[in-house]
Amino acid sequence: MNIKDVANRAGVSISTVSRVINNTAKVSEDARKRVEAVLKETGYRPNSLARELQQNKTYTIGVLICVTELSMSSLSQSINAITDVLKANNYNIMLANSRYHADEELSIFNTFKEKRVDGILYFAAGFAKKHYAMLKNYKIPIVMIGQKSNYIDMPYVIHDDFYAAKTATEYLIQMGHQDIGFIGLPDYDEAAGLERKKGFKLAYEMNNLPLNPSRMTQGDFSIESGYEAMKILLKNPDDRPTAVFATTDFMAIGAISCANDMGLKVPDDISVMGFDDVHVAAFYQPPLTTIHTDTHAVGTKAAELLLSLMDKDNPNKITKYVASYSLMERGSVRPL
Amino acid sequence: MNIKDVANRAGVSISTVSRVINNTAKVSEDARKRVEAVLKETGYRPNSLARELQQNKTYTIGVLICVTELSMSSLSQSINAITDVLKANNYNIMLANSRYHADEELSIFNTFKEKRVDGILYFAAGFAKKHYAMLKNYKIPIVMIGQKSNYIDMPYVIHDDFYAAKTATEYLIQMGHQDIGFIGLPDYDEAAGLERKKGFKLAYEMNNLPLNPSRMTQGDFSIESGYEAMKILLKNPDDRPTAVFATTDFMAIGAISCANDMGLKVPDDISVMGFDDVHVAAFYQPPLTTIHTDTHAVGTKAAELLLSLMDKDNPNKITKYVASYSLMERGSVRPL
DNA sequence: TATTGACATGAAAAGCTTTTCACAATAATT
DNA sequence: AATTATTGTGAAAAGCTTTTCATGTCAATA
Repeated sequence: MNIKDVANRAGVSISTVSRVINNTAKVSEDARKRVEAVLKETGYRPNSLARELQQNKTYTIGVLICVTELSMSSLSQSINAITDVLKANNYNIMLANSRYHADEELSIFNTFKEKRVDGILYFAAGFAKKHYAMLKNYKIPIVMIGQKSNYIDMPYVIHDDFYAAKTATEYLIQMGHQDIGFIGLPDYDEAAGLERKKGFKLAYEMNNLPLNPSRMTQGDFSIESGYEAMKILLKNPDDRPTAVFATTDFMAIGAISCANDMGLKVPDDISVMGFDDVHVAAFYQPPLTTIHTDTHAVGTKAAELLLSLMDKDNPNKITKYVASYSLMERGSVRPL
Repeated sequence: MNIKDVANRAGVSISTVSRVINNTAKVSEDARKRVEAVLKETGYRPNSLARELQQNKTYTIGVLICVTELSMSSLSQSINAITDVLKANNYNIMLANSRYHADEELSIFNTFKEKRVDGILYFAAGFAKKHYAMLKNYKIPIVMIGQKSNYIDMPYVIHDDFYAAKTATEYLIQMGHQDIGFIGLPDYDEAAGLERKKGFKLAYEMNNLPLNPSRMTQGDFSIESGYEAMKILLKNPDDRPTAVFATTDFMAIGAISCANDMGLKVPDDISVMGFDDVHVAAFYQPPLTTIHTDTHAVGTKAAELLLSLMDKDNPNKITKYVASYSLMERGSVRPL
């Protein structure tokens, strides 16, 4: 069943059917009715492949994320916001997850190009040199989310990772903690994790506290990695930090879980601070004190930014946006 | 840049370029080398729209899910498994989320049809009459995940919701609980939530326990709804159940959070049982006693099943699969 | 030497739309 | 009444592949 069949049945030409479907030009009342009847009767749906091929536009946006598991990420709210904005502008979404495989990411970029997506929303987690070569003359508009690149000038929407981490650390210090364990993320060049670590260090420095290398641990976003990092921080019963700053809520949850297993109560025996304010954070026991990031705004802005980028008629393009954050005081940190 | 340009540059015909790209017929060493050089030099990628149009096959599978937020669902593992299987068979995924809007679901089915996906994986949450009319002669192969339909004969992969819920309830009864609060899901015809409720009821009945209507509450998958339901169950300090069966881990988390806010400790003062075994369940405080569902198997089987359905040469098609489950005894339930 | 077969290659059709252009018929103007 | 403008319509091109079919070349056979 194609447009030709519809045309034959309705006794009109292909062009007329197209005009009725897309409401792109005047059609006589008579012809319109006949076409609409056939449309309804047959349930015909135009083949978007043909349409997109001819219009050279797919109305599809590729969204590339990088998480081990959908449920373990802080970006689901952003994705909801993106969906809302794009849907309102008649765009579809093609979601792909690289799951931390750099090669997979490259392959997804290739697929996006082959599928002719109109634009890409790229939740980057450690933009690598490899990507630079490919993206340099990629042609399709891309908005980076969650990090910016120094190698390539690309529009971005990010959280204020650096200052938020600094704020979190200062808060712990204000609460009297002078010995803070740190659970960081892999030090990918340019990635959010590195910014958070820098923020932590600066706050430490500005308060004239000595940075103790044995307090610096590393995870990989996952609960399990937070658990393992905490194990290291609590290894020596005689030499433990009084607070821990986990740069991810899920790692904070892992850390608290570990503390519990080792007979330590949070926050009575040790304080734990998170980052992200994921949905369960407020309902955890104890409720997580954390940095609330405006994931909704990030998603919305990123989508809007991409839309404006794709709109050739729009001369004034915003290309960078840094989202706001706030500190949520809940139950996992106590004054020393 | 299209195949014609490549052909011109390499001094061969379009057909030859196509043959080199797809390795579909013998090409002389000389021509192949010239084409490959141009390919590399230009970074040309064939336009899949044209290819798919001509082959009448898109190598794309539509995955329709229905969750309020990606992070709040128990299906992320299934989606990972699906990705693995489909990727291995060279299929792409188009993920769409209806977010519990029945109309949106219909519109997604339309989009899938227009985009000419080769098959659909449908995480159903309350298959409605509306859908029946549309799906009856939809033509594209669909595998339902998470529920089966009585109205329409459609291949499905499901969890054993009924027996799992029965097992969970029997476990609570074995532990000495005779007054169990129930936090269910909307009673959509055919949905998993209803099966779980039936399982609960049967276990109650078989143990000759009287079903108390005031103990039957309802949520909507979300943490918040579990919290609210628990509020109702704990309203009267003199008349409280000794255990609560929440048919979703996230609702269980909400319930425990509520109990805490009301000064009740879990499991000391009240036991709470979950369902799903989401990732955080094991790391919650207390660690959640729950039904572990084999989400990985569900995803794998569903994808395999769809693949076999799409393969016209394959005569023996499995069309139904019920996944195994197990009970995870952790810390949120104690013997009375 | 003449014939057959294998092989590499190119021209052209097919897949389904949208859109431009031209044409005819009607309505409006002078 | 004659010309111009408007309107609705259809034919055909364009968008980019894959694939079939025919052709020409060369090697192998009779």
